[in-house]
Amino acid sequence: MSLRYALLGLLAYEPASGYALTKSFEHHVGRYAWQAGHTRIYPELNKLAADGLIEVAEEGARGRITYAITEPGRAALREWMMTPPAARKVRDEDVLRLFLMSALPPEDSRRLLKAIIEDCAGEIDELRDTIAMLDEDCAEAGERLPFGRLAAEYGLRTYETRRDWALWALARLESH
Amino acid sequence: MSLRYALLGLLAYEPASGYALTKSFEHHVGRYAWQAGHTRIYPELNKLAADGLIEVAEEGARGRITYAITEPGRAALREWMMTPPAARKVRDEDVLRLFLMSALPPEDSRRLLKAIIEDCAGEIDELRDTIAMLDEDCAEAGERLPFGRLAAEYGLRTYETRRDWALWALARLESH
DNA sequence: TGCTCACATGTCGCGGATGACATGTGGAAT
DNA sequence: ATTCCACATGTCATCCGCGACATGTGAGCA
Repeated sequence: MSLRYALLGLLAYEPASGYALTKSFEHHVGRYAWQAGHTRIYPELNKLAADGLIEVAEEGARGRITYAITEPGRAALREWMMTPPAARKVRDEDVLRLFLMSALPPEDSRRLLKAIIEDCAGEIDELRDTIAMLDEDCAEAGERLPFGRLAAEYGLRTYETRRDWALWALARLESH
Repeated sequence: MSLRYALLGLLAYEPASGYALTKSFEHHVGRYAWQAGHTRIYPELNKLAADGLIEVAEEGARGRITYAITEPGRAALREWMMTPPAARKVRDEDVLRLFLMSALPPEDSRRLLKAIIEDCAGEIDELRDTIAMLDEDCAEAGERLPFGRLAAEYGLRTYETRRDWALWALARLESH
């Protein structure tokens, strides 16, 4: 059911086509929060439209269909946002690998931790660039919703934390 | 496919029954890394056994079947651990809510951020207790695999980071 | 003018995930 | 002796997710 709300959330930010939404999932949403491919996105958009939570805002070139969120859609999104379930539910392959780390022989653990540290470094650099650009746009355009900014900051802090954890785990392994 | 390796990883730590594994998913694995219910776990265990990656170690009371990982199982797990895919794939409903935060009116955002901060505080307290107990056991038992310790530390740091981010986001909203 | 490639939306089959339903067992307390 | 509840494993229908396959379009470039 979460994909539904992921789409509503993106459309609450601004109207978009299925193609554009797919790109959003590829570039940010799917990397940090909720992955989805176009084969799920298009059917779900049709269902959302059938349910009246979104509507066709424009039909453009190459069959492009731009959707916009409706008032019932905003209400449904708000309802979902404000009532998180008691039980946490996560599926993150990367974190699973971290969790199972000690199943490996120490030498492999070390190699994997070093790879994680490098990977995080790349991610952090990328996010720092993104944030710099967002902040410039903000200063120039004067008015921009902080959607990307909050999310980017969250991503940045998450990867910094993961890198620091890996450094700590590595040190812990060495002092054995 | 990840459930397969989550199970192998847990069984690499120590032999366990499907029931015990289900509890692990409820209590730690499913909350931080990879969720799964018993309806998926039992069939997957049967498949793993059929593939020779695990084996029945003991059949106990009430139909309990205790499984242990085999050498091919360890090899398959190691193979998977050491070759992470290029593309990150995440599904985390909580993080999705953070991502979509700005879709809400500011007043709702504030309420949600405050709820997140409280929720994180509870999680952090719980994890601190867990870690204290793990460290005591270590000192007392002298010898214990660091599986739970690394994972708990990761969880703790993750929730501290999330709390700090929420505090930052709240301050950012106020200064608007 | 023609070519190419990103744009743009879709179906289909298979396997994974989930909630509802089903069934029986043994330890512990009353 | 009985009752209760956690223990323990399973099926089934339905939906979700993913990779493969399908189809057509317009902008830009040579």
